[in-house]
Amino acid sequence: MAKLKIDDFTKSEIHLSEIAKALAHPARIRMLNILFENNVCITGDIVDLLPLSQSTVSKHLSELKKIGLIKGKIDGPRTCYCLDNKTVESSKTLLNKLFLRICNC
Amino acid sequence: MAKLKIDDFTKSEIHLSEIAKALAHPARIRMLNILFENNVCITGDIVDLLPLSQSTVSKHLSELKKIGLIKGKIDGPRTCYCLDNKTVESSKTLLNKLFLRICNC
DNA sequence: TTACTTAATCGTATAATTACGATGAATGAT
DNA sequence: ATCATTCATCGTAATTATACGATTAAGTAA
Repeated sequence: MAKLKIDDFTKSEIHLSEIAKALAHPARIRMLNILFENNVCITGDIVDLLPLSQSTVSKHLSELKKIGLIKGKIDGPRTCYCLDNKTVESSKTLLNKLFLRICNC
Repeated sequence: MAKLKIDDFTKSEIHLSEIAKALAHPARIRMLNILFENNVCITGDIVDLLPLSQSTVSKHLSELKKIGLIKGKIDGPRTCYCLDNKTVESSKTLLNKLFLRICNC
C-alpha cells in the first residue's frame, strides 16, 4: 500500500497565496500606497507615478481589482480607483493570522 | 519637455514584493505551517505532506531559503529545515507596516 | 566494496506573468 | 459631426514560475 500523501491544497492555503500574489509586484505595492495617499485616483494619475506603460498599469490595476483590494468606478472616460477597505482589512487579518501562528514573537 | 515619470521602484517596494512572492504559492504557505508545527523537518517529511513530487518540493524549499524564511542544515544524507525566526519576524513587520499604512482600522 | 537512502540539481515541458504598442469603445469638448 | 481624451482590451513577445522524471552526489549500512 502506498504511503499516504495529502493530495490537495486547502481553500485557505490557496486564498492566502492569492492575496500574497497580488502583493508580489513592486508596482502593485506602490499602487496601494498611492491610492491610500490620494484616496481616489484615475488611471492616468497612477500611470504618471509608475515606470510602466499605460496598458501595463491598467493590467496591474485589474489584478488588484480582481482580488478585491481596490474598487474601480467608471466616471465618464475616466476610471476612479480607490482602496476597498473591507478587503484590505480582511487580507491584513489573514496574513496576520499566518504570522501570529508561525512567528514566536 | 516630457512629463516627469518616476522611473524606478524603490528597494523597499521590491523587498516587500519579494516577501509576498515567497508566500504566493499554497505549497510554500503549507511548508511554513508544517515547519512551525514540527519545529524541524527533513525534506522527505515535507514531501509526504504535500501533493507534489520530491523535486518540486525541493525547489519550493530552496525558494523559501533564498529569501531567508527558512534555514537548511545538512545532516548526513538529510537536510533539516526550520523556520528562520529573525526573517519571519522582519517579514511580518514589513507586511504589517504596509497594512498599518493603507488600512484605516 | 556494494547496496541503499536522501535530497539537490539537471533537462525539459507547460503555464503564468510581465511588458509594450496598437486598437477600440466611450465620453467630452468644439 | 468632428476631434481629443481616457483607459480597457487585443495581439504579441519575452521572461519567470511550476512541475515532473531522471540523474547525480553524498552519506549510511551491510
